[in-house]
Amino acid sequence: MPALDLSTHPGHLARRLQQAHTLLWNTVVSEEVTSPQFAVLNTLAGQDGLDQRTVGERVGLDRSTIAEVIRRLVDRRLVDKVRDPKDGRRSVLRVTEEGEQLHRKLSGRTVRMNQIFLAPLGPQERSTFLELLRRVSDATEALRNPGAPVADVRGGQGQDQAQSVGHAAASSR
Amino acid sequence: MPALDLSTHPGHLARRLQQAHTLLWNTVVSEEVTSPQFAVLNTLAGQDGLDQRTVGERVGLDRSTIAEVIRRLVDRRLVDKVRDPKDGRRSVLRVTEEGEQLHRKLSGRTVRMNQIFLAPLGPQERSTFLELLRRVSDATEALRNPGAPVADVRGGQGQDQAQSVGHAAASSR
DNA sequence: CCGAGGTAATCAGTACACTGACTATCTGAA
DNA sequence: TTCAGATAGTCAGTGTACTGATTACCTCGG
Repeated sequence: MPALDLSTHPGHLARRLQQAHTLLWNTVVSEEVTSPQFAVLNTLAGQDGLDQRTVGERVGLDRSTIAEVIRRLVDRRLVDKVRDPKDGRRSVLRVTEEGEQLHRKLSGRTVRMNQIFLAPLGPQERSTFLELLRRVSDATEALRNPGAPVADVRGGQGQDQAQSVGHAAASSR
Repeated sequence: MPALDLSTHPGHLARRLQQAHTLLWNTVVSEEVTSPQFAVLNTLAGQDGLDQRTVGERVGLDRSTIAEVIRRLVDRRLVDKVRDPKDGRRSVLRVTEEGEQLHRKLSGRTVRMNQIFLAPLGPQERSTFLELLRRVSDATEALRNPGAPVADVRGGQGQDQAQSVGHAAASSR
C-alpha cells in the first residue's frame, strides 16, 4: 500500500490552514487574546446579555469549550458573568468597559490580518475562497443537527465566478 | 463599534472547517485513530526509519506535538520507536505490522471521506478549493522560516478556472 | 582531548475542542 | 402539586498545538 499524498486531502489542508492562521494571529493581532476569545468578545459586543450556550452556538463552540474560553475572559476582566435571577441555570454575560476597548483595538487589526492572510490570492479568488469555505463547513455542520435551518448556503456576496453549481452527488461510492 | 461579521473572516472559517472535518473523520474513518495520527502512519508507511523531527516536519507538527502523537501510536503498538545506535539523540521510527494493516484499512476510508467532505462542491470547485487552501497555507508557512524552498506553489493539478493570478499586493492597509 | 555550539527529544505550562457523566434548575403535564 | 423530562453549566478525561526551558548527545575547532 503506497502512502497517500496528503496535500490533496482537504482535511489535512484544513488543519494546516488553521495552524497558519493561528501563527499569523499571534504576530499580527494579539498574543494576549486568541481568535476564539475575540470571537466571543465580538459576539457580546454586538449583543449583551446572552448566555454561554447561545454565545457558543454563534461562534461554533460546544458547551465545554465555551465554558473554558469564557472563564479566561472573566479572569481577565474582559467579560462579566452573573447568574440570571429569572433562571438559575443560566449565566448572563456582558462585556466590561475594558473588554470593549480591547475589542475596538483588535477589530482594526483583524481586518488587516485578513488582508495579509488572503494576500496570496487575487480579488476574485478571495471571495471564491470564502464562499467555498462556508459551503463546505455549513454542509458538514448540517449533518450534526439535521433539522436546523441552514440559512441560505448561497449567501450574500455572490459576484464570483465559481458558479458551476448543481451536481455533487455525495454518493459514498 | 459594531460587531464584525465573522463569516467573512477566513480565520474563523478555517477553524469551523477543521471542526467539521474532525466531526466527519470520527464518523466516517475512525474513532480510534485521529487524522494527525493517520498522517504520521501514512508518512511512515511511505518511508520507514525516519526520526520524529522529520516526520513532524512532513505532516506539519512541531517537536512537542509530534512527540505526543507518536507516544500514543507507540502505546498502541502501531509504531516502533528505537534509539538510533549511530546517533543517540535520534529515535528511529518504524510502522509495525499492525500499524500497516490499519493504515491499509483506513486509506480507503479517507478517500471516501474526502468525497463526502467535498460533496457540496462541483468538480471544478473541488480542485479550486484544494489549490486555494494550499496557496494560503503555504504562503503563511513561508513566513515562519523565510529561507525554505516553497516547492512550487502552483503545483501539480492546475486544470481549474481560478486562474486570475498575478496581483495580491499584501499591503497592510 | 576538550569544550563550544548545534541538534533531537523531553518537560512544563497554556489553550482550544470534543465526549460522556453529573448537578442544579426550570417547565409542563398528570 | 409533584415529578418526569428538558435545559444550562460543570467536571473528568482525551487529544491536538504551541512556546520556552532543559537534557542528552553529537561535532568540530583548537
